[in-house]
Amino acid sequence: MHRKLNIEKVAEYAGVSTATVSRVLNNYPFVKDETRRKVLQVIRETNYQVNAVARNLRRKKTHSIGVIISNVLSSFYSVIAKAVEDAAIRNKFSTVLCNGGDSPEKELSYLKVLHENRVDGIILSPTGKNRDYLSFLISSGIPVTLVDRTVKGLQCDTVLVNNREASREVVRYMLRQGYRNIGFIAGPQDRLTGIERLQGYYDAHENEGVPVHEGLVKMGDFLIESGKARAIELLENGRLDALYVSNSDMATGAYVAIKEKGLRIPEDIGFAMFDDPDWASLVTPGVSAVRQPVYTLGSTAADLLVKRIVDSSGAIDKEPVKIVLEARFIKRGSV
Amino acid sequence: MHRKLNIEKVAEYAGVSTATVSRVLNNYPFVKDETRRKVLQVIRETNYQVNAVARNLRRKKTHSIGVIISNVLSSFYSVIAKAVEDAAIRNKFSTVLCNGGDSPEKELSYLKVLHENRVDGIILSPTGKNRDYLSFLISSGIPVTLVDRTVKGLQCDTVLVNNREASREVVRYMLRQGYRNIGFIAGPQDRLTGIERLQGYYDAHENEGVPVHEGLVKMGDFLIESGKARAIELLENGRLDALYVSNSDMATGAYVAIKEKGLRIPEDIGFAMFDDPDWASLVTPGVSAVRQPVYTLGSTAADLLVKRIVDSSGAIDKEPVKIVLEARFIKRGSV
DNA sequence: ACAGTTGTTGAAATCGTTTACAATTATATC
DNA sequence: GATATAATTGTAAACGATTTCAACAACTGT
Repeated sequence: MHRKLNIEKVAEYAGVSTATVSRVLNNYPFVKDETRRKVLQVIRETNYQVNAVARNLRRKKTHSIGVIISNVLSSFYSVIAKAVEDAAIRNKFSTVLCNGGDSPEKELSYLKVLHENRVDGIILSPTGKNRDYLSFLISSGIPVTLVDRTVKGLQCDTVLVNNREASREVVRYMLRQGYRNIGFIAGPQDRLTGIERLQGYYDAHENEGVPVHEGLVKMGDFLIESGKARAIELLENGRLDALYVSNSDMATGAYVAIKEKGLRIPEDIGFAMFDDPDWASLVTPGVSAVRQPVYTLGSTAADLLVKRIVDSSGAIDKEPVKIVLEARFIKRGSV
Repeated sequence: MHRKLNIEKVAEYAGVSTATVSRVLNNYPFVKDETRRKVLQVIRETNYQVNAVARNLRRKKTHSIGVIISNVLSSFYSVIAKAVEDAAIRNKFSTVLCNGGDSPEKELSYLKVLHENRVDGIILSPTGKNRDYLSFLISSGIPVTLVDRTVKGLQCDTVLVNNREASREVVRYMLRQGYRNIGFIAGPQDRLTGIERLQGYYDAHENEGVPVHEGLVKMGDFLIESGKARAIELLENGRLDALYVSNSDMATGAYVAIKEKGLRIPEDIGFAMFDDPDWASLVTPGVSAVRQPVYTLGSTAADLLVKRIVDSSGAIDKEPVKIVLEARFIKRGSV
């Protein structure tokens, strides 16, 4: 149980200076082979590991990026987290993962923690509320990349999915199948994804010249319970002939509501959703769904961020980049 | 774009010494109110954030714990990750999450990274292969807590689920329902969970005095594809009257195989699984399943680890603790 | 033998905090 | 008013690495 094993001890055991040990650690080319061997041997024998804290302090780089997403438990965000981590590793960065939980206060506090820890960059699925602090971070040299959502008026790289277009495609398909009273459970209207998916619903009706009847659109909060509750409300409506739900969690709740009411899909009611969870293809018939390029979302964001981190050392800051990815509508038997 | 804003600048602007600023930052009691106000004002105006890297170096504590799990994408491990993070926050620790991917080499490399970064403790769902390095970490003062699996001969805190007992309960129930040819898709036999769940299958047969017929047990690797493949093999066996799968991913594959073969559950074949994913209760009929106390697994491990970290500062190292949690069998219509 | 390379090393400054210790000032006690 | 005590501050030494700079040795070509 050795206490303090540091570069100085290693240097002492190897009979060299700390500078030389450091050079060996960092593969500096001009070290005599014999010296290098001696040092490496001591390192192996003692199980010495550099103190990255000290190294980061001196280098003023941590080679790490912070990731703030709303919830690792959601499959959407966990895939993003995984994609970012993979991309980070590919670029020899490590990641610090934070669960922002869609709360602006938690988001701000995590931004501060990441700033304190001097991460080299941040990937964020923003609540939209902390523009000032974000803009301060960016201006003080910590690049930020937004995924899946935006912050109004913030100048930074952004990677989004074309929610509006994908949503329009689903509803257009349903309308062309002959459905005329498509209930829609929307997401929160203070979030880009919520707004755009609803907008797509309206777009399709307009394009096809079909009026949207009163009471067919209900507001949810993207969580299971609200999906079930809003679905029950909609199912009261006698003329409802199909239901389209704007994310997978609410769809889970809505699906349960439909089953509990004893309705058959698609005979009694058509069903479709945004997002494509495992169970959508397992139930019979399969549920038609929009599959987002989630992994690509995360890896694109990470690559963008890493590029900016590396470039920023080289001074010139480039214009913010905005990338919009397309989602794919997968037709199954439910509609 | 201010360059270097450090404690020294803050001290200069506030007209005090760095020591005083540090005292304000750390809520040291003996600072004159007026001084404190002045310093806090400068901090607010400049958006100053302590450099945690420097602080950690000086304090020789990072107040962070490393978590190595095999895969954030699996719902099992992502729940553990969330539980650990929640517990960490509760105790004012932060977490560093690593995806070990069940590879011993990756595990070792992450252990080294966490060591380099001087995390105060590590939570690990081990592959079982790096005993020596783990034991070195522990002896050099970094406590380790194992979750869900163990490492033979390693002295450290461990939190497990009673896989064997839960598995036995499932199979006993199936046997008592009258099934006599229960196919079993086992997990890898180099992993505790794989071994114990299989053991429970045998236990139940022995207890009930029912022989296990040749070829009813197939070895899988806990992934979707192998579940489907092994299920197809088993379904060739004419007398198979039920299928019990040892984790949810393989069960997903097996379920698809059953459906594709046109078999009805439970009329043609009984079905049950270890783990309780969302879809188990959504399909009709619902699939009987073992629900593990996953969140508790993670939070217990984290609490244990934090306690040991805090205690270890107080010198005396206590005996390793081993906690075994019970899982619950949820009966639905599939068996 | 000399100057000019090239390869190899070490001494010491530095990164941004915390903290032991000393120094100073304010308050209380007699 | 002198002295003891408590509150408040500053100085400077850590923490453990990297990196600049200079020094030295061993070659090279003349």
